[in-house]
Amino acid sequence: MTAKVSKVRKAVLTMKQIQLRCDWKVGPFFKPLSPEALRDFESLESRSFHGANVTLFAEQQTSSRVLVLLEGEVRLSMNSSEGKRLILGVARPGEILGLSSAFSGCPYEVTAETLFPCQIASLHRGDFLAFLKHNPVAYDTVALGLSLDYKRACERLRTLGLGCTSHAKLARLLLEWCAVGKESGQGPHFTVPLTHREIGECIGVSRETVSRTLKEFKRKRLVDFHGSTCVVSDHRGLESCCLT
Amino acid sequence: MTAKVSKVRKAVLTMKQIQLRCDWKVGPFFKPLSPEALRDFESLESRSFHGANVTLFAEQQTSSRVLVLLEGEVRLSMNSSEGKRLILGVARPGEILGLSSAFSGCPYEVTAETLFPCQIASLHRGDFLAFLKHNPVAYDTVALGLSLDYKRACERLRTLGLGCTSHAKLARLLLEWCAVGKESGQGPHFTVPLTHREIGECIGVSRETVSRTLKEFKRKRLVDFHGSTCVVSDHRGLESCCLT
DNA sequence: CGTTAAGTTGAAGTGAATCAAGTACCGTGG
DNA sequence: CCACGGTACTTGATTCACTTCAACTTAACG
Repeated sequence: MTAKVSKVRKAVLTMKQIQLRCDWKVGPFFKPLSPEALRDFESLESRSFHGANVTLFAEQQTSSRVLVLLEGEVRLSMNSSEGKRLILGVARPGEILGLSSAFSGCPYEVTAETLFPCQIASLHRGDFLAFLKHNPVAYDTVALGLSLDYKRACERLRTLGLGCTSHAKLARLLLEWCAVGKESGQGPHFTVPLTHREIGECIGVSRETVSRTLKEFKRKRLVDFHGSTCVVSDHRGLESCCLT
Repeated sequence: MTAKVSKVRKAVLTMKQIQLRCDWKVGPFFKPLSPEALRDFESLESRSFHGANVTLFAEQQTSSRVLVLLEGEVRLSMNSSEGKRLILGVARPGEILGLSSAFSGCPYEVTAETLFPCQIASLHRGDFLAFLKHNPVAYDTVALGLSLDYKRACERLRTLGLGCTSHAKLARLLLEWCAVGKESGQGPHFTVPLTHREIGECIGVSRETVSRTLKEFKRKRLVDFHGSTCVVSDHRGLESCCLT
């Protein structure tokens, strides 16, 4: 089972485009806005399209813009000077990027790179803050977005800091992904848009260890892979791996 | 050099009490509030005092309250079922605890325990959200607080996920603490209100490794300890440890 | 002054990284 | 159609940093 990720990364696009091009305004950020607020927003935003594997912004850069992801997927990661990488997660349409830095004025905490081609609406930091001042309704969504960023960071901290073995860490990660996946006949499933190397970079283990551990999980009939789709056959069993 | 932490944990209190009892309202949360807003807040809050080593709230609990730390210090940590602990940091007076959960409605992400005796103002989650609605000025402070929580989590993620060796991780942690410390004659210094075990729990290494690594740092004249005060004598040298 | 918690130091054991040598798969172009 | 290069994945052998265990010293506090 070699994950045909690069193939998938291209194929998925067309579907997503069809699915999202028309209804991005119903996302959590835009939904509560009044028509006037929406017009206000549109007058400030600038729209852009990007291909796959483009860096939108990098950690340490001073924050100048807030991005709203309308279409596509964006990988959020941290990079060390020696080339090591820690992947925090993948942002989906509707998410706001660079929120934390917009408020704190600090440089971006993470690096954002497009995984698939993306459509993005971006605002200058100052415009964004001014927009919020005029439309306090949006504060709630923004605070919620910030909470979720924090929550995800905590989730990752828990896997990295409390999972003693690599088995435990991988099991936790799979369960985390499983929680946002869908239910099917044989159990919950989800698609992993990441290679083994990238999975390893989510939990701080090597590519080889991911391969070996995944093999063992499959041997124990805890999970099963069909292409890049992962089916969790034994949720309970996977949970018990976390406690090791 | 055994850190006389428990002694310090009591001694510091009186100083802090004198220092903060009178002027807690100038903290970042209260400063921008109008007198009316302040009265509004005071009508909603309930004040409480706690001794050392009291659990204010625990992760997984459903969020019911937002706490404003007026006096004392609070340890924020995550705990695994097997008794392993990951310390995220120490909250200082003026900080708001439980913000993220208040917005998301999710259970608390972390456990908060008093390190020193504390004075705390707390609001029901609903009251807090209503207060914000009526006083949008406070949103900025709250968003900033949330940003800083996120930033700290990211900082910790960087040490845990990108620091390969225990030396690198400890060096990063010391530099992190150093950044919020004060300047003195021989270099920047700060006090560590944590034991070796707790320091280890910040970066996911064992007590013994902290002891050994600190010893080596002292041998290399990178840092120096006087009681529980740490002086960073060679900031550059410590930085170069992070790159290993 | 005895008890308890924290810190030190050495020796042994181990999980996972690293190294190395493969195989499988995809896209490209002859 | 098949040879080609590139990337991802697989799998075994070796190595090493850190944990664990154990014995000990030091400090704190009633």
